[in-house]
Amino acid sequence: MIQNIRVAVDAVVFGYKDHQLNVLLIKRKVAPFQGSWALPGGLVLENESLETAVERELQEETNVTIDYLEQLYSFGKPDRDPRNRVISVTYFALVKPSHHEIKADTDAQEVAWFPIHELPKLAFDHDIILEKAKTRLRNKLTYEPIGFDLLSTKFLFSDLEKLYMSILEKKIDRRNFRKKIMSFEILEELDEKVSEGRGRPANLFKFNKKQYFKLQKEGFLFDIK
Amino acid sequence: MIQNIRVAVDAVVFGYKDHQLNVLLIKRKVAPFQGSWALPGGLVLENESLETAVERELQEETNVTIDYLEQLYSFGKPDRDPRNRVISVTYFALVKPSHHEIKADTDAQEVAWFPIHELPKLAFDHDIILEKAKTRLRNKLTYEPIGFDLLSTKFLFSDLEKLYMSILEKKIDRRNFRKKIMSFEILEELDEKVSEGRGRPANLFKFNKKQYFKLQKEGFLFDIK
DNA sequence: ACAAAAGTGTTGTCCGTACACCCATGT
DNA sequence: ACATGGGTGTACGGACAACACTTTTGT
Repeated sequence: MIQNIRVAVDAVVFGYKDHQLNVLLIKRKVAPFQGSWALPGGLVLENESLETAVERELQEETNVTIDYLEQLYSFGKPDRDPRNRVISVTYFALVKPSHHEIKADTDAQEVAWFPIHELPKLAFDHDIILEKAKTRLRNKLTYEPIGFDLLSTKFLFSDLEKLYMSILEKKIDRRNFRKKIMSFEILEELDEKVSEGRGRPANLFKFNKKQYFKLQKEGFLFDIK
Repeated sequence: MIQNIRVAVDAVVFGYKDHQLNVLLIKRKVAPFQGSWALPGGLVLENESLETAVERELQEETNVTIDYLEQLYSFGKPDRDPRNRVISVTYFALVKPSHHEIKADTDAQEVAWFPIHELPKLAFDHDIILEKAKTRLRNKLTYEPIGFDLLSTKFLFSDLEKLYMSILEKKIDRRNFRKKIMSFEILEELDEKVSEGRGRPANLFKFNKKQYFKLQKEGFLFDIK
């Protein structure tokens, strides 16, 4: 008895946009679930690694290249795809939306960013996958500085704060948060101010990755409650 | 072009035995890596879930039934198996060694518990898988009470302490550790004492799972440094 | 002048950590 | 009586949480 199981990859791509957490979805061009929104992904080719497969599919379907990628979970219920048995190895990805122009192609009829609180019903078991990714994001945010992979290179402190509140779904004390982040000394304050229409203009910041790696090596722990 | 990829499951089974952390391994009966020690596992059947496949393989190869099981990671490098392309979905499992009699069968020539610091070179990429499992165990131990899945139902407080020291690879202050664990109120102190040959006899404890679930629902957090 | 967002310090509480002696048993 | 492991309390310091007013701009 020979196995007949296909292997696919799917990616949950997060980006921070319009002061909210967003997810990248494609509209399926083909059956099953034709016309439904779904996570970008597809079958793995014979000789490519799983990571390469994810990057290829994202490039093909959405024109996005990824800043941060890690494996999320593998889904393998025998009936999760109505056609054949398909195991999907899913990935968790972060991008800076302002750095990419999304564009549908191949299997995708359309690509779009969806705010995390305005999601459509997804194809297959993709709702479950997305839920798992949200949990991972929430946890990861507290012990690794991945927030910076979601923002533009230069960002407002208030956006970092909003990002944390949006993902952790709770209010954060502005003073305590700034104090904590600043104490890590991984932010560079730039000599640039930005006025967002009204209110006092705000300073721009940059994440200092080099300094972060240095501190990490010395045994420092990033940790935000 | 049709995909020809096999899907397997492999399990890293941890148990606490002889005051040390141990791993369950099998000696391979067949090529490749015939005679090498390896993680228990095998190909997924057409209509079983991944979890079922793990449980079946463990039952068949080692005669162990699992107390705690969770997915670890999926390994998919094109050349990780010299025969065909095989994706392995790996699992992380915990058992109470004293509750099971291990016994080799089917693909296994032999089964044995190996202390974590006396491991042989493993077949395939199983060394890497094991490394990943150790990291997971270390992390998980600090924020979930999984230690109790490794010990017997009734255990000595000192064994819990040794287990933590053995897995976290550091000294733990006896008084502070006991204070912390006790403050959670998830241990039941039994009216039984055990003498280990010499020294003052020690009290036996039981993990109160019901109480743990109750506290967890109320938003309490298990957290050990 | 007012509305809107940015920026900034102090204080109390709680938790983690460091640390040393007595107890109950076996030999 | 001595060796061995079991069991227990206190005091200090650092980190977290709570909390409100001033500054700079646009309209």
